[in-house]
Amino acid sequence: MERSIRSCDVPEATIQRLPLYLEKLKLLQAIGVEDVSSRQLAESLDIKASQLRHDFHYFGGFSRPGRPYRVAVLVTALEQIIGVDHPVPTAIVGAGHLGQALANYAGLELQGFPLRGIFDANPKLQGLEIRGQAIRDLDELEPVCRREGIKIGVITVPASSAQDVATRLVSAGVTGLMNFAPTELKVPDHVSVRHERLTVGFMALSFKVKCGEARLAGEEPDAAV
Amino acid sequence: MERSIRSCDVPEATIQRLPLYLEKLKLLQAIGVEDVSSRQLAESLDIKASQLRHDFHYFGGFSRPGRPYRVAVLVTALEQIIGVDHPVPTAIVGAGHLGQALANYAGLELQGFPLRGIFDANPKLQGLEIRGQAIRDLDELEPVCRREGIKIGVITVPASSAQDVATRLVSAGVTGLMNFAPTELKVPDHVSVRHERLTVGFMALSFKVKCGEARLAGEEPDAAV
DNA sequence: AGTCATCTGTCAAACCGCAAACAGGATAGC
DNA sequence: GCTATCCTGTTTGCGGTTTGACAGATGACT
Repeated sequence: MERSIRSCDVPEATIQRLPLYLEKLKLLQAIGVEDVSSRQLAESLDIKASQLRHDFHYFGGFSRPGRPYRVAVLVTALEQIIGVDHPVPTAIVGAGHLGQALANYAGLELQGFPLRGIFDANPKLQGLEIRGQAIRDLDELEPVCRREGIKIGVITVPASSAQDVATRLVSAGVTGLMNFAPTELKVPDHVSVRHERLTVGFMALSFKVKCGEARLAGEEPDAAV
Repeated sequence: MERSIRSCDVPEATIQRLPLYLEKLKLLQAIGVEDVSSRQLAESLDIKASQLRHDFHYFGGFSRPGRPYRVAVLVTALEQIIGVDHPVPTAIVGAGHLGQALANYAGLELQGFPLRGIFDANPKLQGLEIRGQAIRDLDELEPVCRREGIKIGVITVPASSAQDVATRLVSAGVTGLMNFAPTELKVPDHVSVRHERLTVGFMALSFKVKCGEARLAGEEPDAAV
């Protein structure tokens, strides 16, 4: 008899999987699937069914023993758990190539993260419109964030100004930061930061590629040390 | 007495950290630092020193007991371990907003992933140049990949064509795929795939933000179920 | 009705990764 | 030379995550 949503104290690993579940379930819902078993859902995501049930177990029962899950029920519940049952106003700071690409990415709004502000210090970019949002000067950062109730700030500025931007966003009431700059950020405890590192992904991939080559070639890679 | 590079069978968690070490070490090298202790390096990355030494231990000794690490030694060793001691030719398939943003990202080339091909099915984009690379038609995918020896393919096409692109890249000899499309990819065993999910990151962040709000407000979020 | 197959919720064991502790080497200062 | 300090390489214990197993419930089929 848990509370309806005992959200916190859920393992990090489970949190990471919740979005995957929601994504796949929305897809199933879109093509008209009404019921889905833990086995079916897990296999389509390449994980074990027991793990999926274990994850769901943190939030109480989504079904009854003997009955498969109802897709609609899961979608609604997961949206609420994740917090995208209501729109989460989001702002992007730094309108370079990456910032513009993210701003243009329609998926974000569809998944519940409407873009309510784009900022850049470069005057040449200011005024340019992306998906109905004009790029604003950095001076407007705090007032706009407060007015729009921005909850998540996306940092796509150079590493040198990332900490400054982060501090200003936090001071304007933003409690979630998505950091694309290659720098650690110091923020208060109540703020969550997620560091998205492109080059880390590429290098991890490179490692595995090299590893695969070595394994294929008789595990004698270069020998030139 | 390990082999010089017992690269494979390294835990996934360690692999993920190797790029962070390299990134920070390059930074130190750039500002003229020659020696660094495990404690210093670890603290700047917000991890424990014992973990850093533990990670390095998989690859044999980078120093001797009593002596701190030499930055230059570590950089060279890590570059070789990760596989970026030689350039890793990379191609981008899908020149939409995200594809173009990645193509424009100078960091990739700097980190050892020179862009040797951009492809898109849309004729209107073909011929457009990005950082010296003209966007090519998809028909040229296989020949260019073979000619340039592409090792890593970046998939930034819609989900509907991601699997097709992946199959074609693999058939052209690519053994590492960076997938930005929201779809699982089926590939042979010798190919490594890394799934970069933007919305997953946003949702994980949303969860924590909501969690923080609830905790702050007396853990009674909405109650409207 | 009865049997069988399927499914969820739940628990316990195996597994893995992290962090602290330890042993031994190197250097600086006295 | 000796001591104190700092450092790495290595091992050990602990906590979290994953995996497999089981009990109870449901519906389909005979």
